[in-house]
Amino acid sequence: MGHALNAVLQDVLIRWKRMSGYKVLWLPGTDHAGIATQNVVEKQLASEGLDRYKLGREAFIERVWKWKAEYGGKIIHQLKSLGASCDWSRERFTLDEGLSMAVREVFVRLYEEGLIYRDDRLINWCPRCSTALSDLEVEHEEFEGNLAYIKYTLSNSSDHITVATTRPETMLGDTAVAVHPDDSRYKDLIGKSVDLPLTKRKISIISDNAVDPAFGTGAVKVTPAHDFNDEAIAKRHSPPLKFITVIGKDGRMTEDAGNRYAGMDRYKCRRLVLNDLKEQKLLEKGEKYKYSLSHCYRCKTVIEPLLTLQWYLNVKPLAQEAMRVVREGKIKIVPKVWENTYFAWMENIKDWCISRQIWWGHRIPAWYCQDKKSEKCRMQNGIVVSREDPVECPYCGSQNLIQDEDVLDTWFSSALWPFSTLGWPDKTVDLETFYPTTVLVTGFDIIFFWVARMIMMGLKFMEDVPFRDVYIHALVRDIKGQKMSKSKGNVVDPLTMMDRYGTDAFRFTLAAFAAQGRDVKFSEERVEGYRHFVNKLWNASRFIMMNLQIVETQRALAQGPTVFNLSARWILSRLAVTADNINRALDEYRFNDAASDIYQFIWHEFCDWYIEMVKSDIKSPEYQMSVIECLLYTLDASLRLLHPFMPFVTEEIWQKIPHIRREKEKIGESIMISEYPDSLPRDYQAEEDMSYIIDAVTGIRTIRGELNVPPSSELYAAIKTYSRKAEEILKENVLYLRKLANAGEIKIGMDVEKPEGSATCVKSSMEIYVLLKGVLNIEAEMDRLKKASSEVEESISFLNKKLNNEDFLLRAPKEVVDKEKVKYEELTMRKERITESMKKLKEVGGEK
RNA sequence: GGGCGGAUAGCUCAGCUGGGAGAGCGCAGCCCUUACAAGGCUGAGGUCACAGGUUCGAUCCCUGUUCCGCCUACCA
Repeated sequence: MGHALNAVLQDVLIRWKRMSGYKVLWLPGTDHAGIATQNVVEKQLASEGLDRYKLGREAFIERVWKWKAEYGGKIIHQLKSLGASCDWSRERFTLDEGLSMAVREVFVRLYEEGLIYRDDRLINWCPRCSTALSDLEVEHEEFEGNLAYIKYTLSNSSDHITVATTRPETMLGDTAVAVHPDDSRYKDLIGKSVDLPLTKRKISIISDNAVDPAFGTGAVKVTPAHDFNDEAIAKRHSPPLKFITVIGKDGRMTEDAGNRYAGMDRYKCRRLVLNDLKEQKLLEKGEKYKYSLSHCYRCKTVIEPLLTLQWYLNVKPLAQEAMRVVREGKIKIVPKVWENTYFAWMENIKDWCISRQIWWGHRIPAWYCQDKKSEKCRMQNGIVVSREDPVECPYCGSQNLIQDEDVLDTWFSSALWPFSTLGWPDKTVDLETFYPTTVLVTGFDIIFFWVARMIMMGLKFMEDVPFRDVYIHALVRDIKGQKMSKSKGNVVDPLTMMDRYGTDAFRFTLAAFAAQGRDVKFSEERVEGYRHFVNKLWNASRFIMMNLQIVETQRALAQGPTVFNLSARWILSRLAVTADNINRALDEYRFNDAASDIYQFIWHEFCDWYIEMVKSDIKSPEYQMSVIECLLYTLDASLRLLHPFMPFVTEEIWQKIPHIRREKEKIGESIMISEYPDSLPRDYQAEEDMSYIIDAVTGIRTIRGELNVPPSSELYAAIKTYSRKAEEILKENVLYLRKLANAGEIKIGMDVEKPEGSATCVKSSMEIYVLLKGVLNIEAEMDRLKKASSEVEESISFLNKKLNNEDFLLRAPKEVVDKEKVKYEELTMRKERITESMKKLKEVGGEK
């Protein structure tokens, strides 16, 4: 669903810009998802009783390619099903030849500059995936565990010092006990030693400022090879503490853990160690304790910090530049709140571990000379990093070279995407044309993984930003607001939704939900609702097509500019407003606003008002031509406005209707490349005039609705207008009133008197009477008027309070005060009219 | 531990730079009116989480509180 939302938003932008006359490129592709993909294939192998080592590197990779050919197309298929209008001829994959070349070039250059280096230090290790992970690839989760208090006996003494730990099994690798230097309880013990329980190894008691005297016992066991804190303590201690690795890469205890424990799973060992300590009466106590555990982001296995030799990228210098471009506005992050997140991470960025001990990925272009025959070679540590596979060692000529077994973090190649896909390192026309790109649309979960790294690499190698805007969309959650995940079983499959409700409805739902800065709680009901919208559009089109008499239409089209009547001028003006709003909304990535604008216009203005009005025009010879032209034009423009959201149904309808060219608009063979409506002329007069008609119609309808007069019974109405203008407009358009309000005769004029036995509705520009000969329910009508009256009264008293407040009159802006005064006068007048009506009604009632 | 976001109609959510709050669905009433009952018309529903403050005026700005959600972090 996340991908679907992502794709839909991009496609909306792409289609909109393409129709707006831009040369657009949306380059599709996928990364090789190293760890995840390798995991899937390894699982397959396991079910066949095989593993990758039995298969061997080459055969395994072949196997993954086969899997990729079969399943990798799925994402692309989904994208296509969604209607993503990518340039499919340019589809790329991070392991493509060209992209792999870019990866190599980047690696070698960074190595030559000294930014890439190799180091032996503690790293997050996933025992299940059997690889190192970067800090980002580790998820932290709160966990209710146990804090064990263990007595460490002082050497040559019966006294002991107690340490607390959540990981008792690591005590086998302890090489010190640390206390705070100022802790009076332990001051005298610093420099003394203890006999490490179970192993009897002597380790010393040291001091370190990082120890919190208030926590636990104030004494900490130090296991440099299995804890990041302890590693730091060990390294800053003089002389540095020893590192003893007691847990291996497979999550089992090593030889160094001692015979009793070697080969044992780390958790099994934990239980045994606790048991052994208990037997020796060295376990003081255990208490419940909440702490956070690190998990592998791919398989959720608990991470083991391990001492290994890995490749690192020093990103600090790159991060400096990457922060600068955002600070200077060269890259705009939308919504802006994410900038803080971006900066916070960048400022504290740590070196990036880029090597992975898996096979599926870009193999690290480093070779190790086995002979180191020359001094120069020894100086280089026998490491050869090269763009081309070397046949011999460039330093000593030895042919005994072995390539590094590891591959690069997938994100390393993804970071190059904006330029590697356009042909870099060659200087291509594509790079010239499309780099820097315009916008990156993505979820916030990969700001660090991907966005930040693309910015760093883009700046480093292209010397320019990779994109100007970064639009961060929300996460799609389930109806309860939970993250969708396979394990929770709350995943909704986009293809199912498309199948069930249609792709257009599905797309529209995602866009309509995509309010900035808020998660999308996906609701199937909403999709269903938008399917109704598709249906509405379809039916409206059907109505228009039904009324198209080909010959006459052709005549209409040939006629050129037509004189439109009020309703036509009104809808065209509303269209202009809508187009304007949509363009502005899309420009600011307010997808939900754009979606609701077009929805509102098509359904409630075009269908509910205009098409209904047209029904009385369409038969009149006088207006027929211009009505058809206006209908067609508005439909055409509506389809174009809607097209980025609902590409399929709009194209389908668009292909079937005749098109009317207006001004300099371009009409192509597909709606995709027709012109997006923008900067259409507004007609303020039409909008104002139309408001009289709307007032009159809604006034009559309200009475009808509230007094439960069935639509089957025709009404007789009279309207007393307050202005000559209103009278004129209503009289000219009386046919509309009759049609829309289902009224028979309607008397209109400034001198109209309220007919006896009629219900009243008071508007600001007119008074509407509906004659209910003999059937008027006096009580019901009285209730209506009372309600209207009290509503108006309430407003008046509110305004009264405001206008009597001297502070308000004095300090509020003059426009506001004037506005309130006008409002007040208007309301007072209405109040009078309503009171008048009530009085008359009482008289009638009395007579009865 | 630090940071961020949310709390608005029965439900899901809009609400731009402060001037008496809106949509969709649901609900109620009247309707199969010749594009559409997957529809039309009308209506009922909100002390905008709580407490203070700024202001002539606060859903909106500031402070605090409560309840959710997320990100981040080397307290055993």
